[in-house]
Amino acid sequence: MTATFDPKKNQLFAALPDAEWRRWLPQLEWVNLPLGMVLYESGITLDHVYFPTTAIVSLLYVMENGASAEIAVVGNEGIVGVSLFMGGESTPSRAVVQSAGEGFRLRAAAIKEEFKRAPVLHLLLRYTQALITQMAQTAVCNRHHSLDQQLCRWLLLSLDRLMGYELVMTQELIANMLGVRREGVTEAALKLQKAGLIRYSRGRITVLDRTGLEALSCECYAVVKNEYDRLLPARIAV
Amino acid sequence: MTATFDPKKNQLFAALPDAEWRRWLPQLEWVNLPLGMVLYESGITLDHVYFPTTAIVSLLYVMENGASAEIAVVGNEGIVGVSLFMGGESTPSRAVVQSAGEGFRLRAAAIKEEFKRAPVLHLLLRYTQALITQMAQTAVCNRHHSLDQQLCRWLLLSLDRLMGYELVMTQELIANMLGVRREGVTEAALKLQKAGLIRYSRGRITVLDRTGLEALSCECYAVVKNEYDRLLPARIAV
DNA sequence: AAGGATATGTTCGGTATCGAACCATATTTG
DNA sequence: CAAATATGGTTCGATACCGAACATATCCTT
Repeated sequence: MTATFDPKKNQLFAALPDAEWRRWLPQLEWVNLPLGMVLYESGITLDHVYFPTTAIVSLLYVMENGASAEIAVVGNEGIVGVSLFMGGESTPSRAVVQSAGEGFRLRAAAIKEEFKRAPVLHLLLRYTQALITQMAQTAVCNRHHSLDQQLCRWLLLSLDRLMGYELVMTQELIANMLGVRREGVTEAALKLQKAGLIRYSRGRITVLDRTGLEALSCECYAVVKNEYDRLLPARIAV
Repeated sequence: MTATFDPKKNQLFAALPDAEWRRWLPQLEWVNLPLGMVLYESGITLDHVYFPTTAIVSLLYVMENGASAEIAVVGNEGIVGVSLFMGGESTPSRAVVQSAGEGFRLRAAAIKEEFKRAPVLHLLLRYTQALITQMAQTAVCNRHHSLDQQLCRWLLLSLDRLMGYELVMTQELIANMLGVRREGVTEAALKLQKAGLIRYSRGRITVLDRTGLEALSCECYAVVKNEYDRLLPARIAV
């Protein structure tokens, strides 16, 4: 059980030099991140940044009419709440736990303090640039690619942020993330299942053939993955 | 003529404290930015950052099959090449001049040097966060809104980055930016013209009724504009 | 003035996704 | 155990956008 309390499961923590790390550790607060928990709300000033270890968090924009679209996904490779050190304190998006798990958090004042130190700054900005790429590619994918392709991309991005080959996630939830109808996800998922790439039932999806998914996915997945690998070389290869 | 050489037409320069500004000025190089000029290419290490004054630059992703989609637009409110100080040195996107004009540029080494100084850092990061919002909203818009709405948003965003109410831009070019067919832009533009909101002919678009455009646009325009205003309060109100 | 190039308008059939309604099964709750 | 709920599957017509082909109009060059 104590292993789950290891902050270094977050790859940014893992990449910190030892001296830096010792300064951070006492300020970290362990947090449980149950499905659906809202880490921050559109326009609200954040008071913590979150470092997921086993959870996945979706950054999504919720429209006036209630429809939503995911603009990025954050797992143990990253941070939820970059606007705190970017200087804006808030953003128009909402952060929701998409896959239950755990993580750590740091008070706003503490992260801002840390940010002023050059070595850490460098790391955090490189991560933020990777996040920017993910958002940009989400825009492209939404414009040009089929729902089938987008589902593959989404599954792969989620998989990269978890260990193992199973995700706990209903089709309804996926539809919210992708900003499409649930029925559309059902049809796309059926195709993948019939092709033997995944198996699923009532909120549990098992990926059987990762390579097959990558082949069916659009280029967007690879672009994002390559950029994360390039910008954050110390991260655990997936 | 000398007025066009005023770097302070770029709002980030304008927002600099005088002491900072005096250090920057001698390093700035004036550049002409003709339509179609490529400021940087996907994956290529940048050697300058650009500060448009009268030009508009599109950040777009070009897919393997050649199709493209704009992920953000940068005018005199911002910077082209944030990856230089974010630490990545390059990005998967391409920067192309969308509306001819002028600007200034700074060598990579110089911007990195400046970035280490705290006051400037703050400004640049706040701008970058605004840019992130624009990208995120582009993703949302691509997912949820009609071509008509997107055209309105695009016209308004471009207008905000120019003076006056005219843009020099063919429908073909707009189609490339939005990642749709030229015919689709023609139909949408016709509707706007028939509604008396714009008038155009062979690459010149005149906006007749800005408020009308805002009414027809989706919420995405307002979200982006509000966020720029919030994060960069010193910028010229439009 | 003629001819070519550029920009815009129109049409038609095809397709992916939508919106809505409904059903079937599995799981949870009382 | 029965009822309620959650999840996934199916169908149908509507629609927005695509791909392609072609027509028209304006500007530029010579």
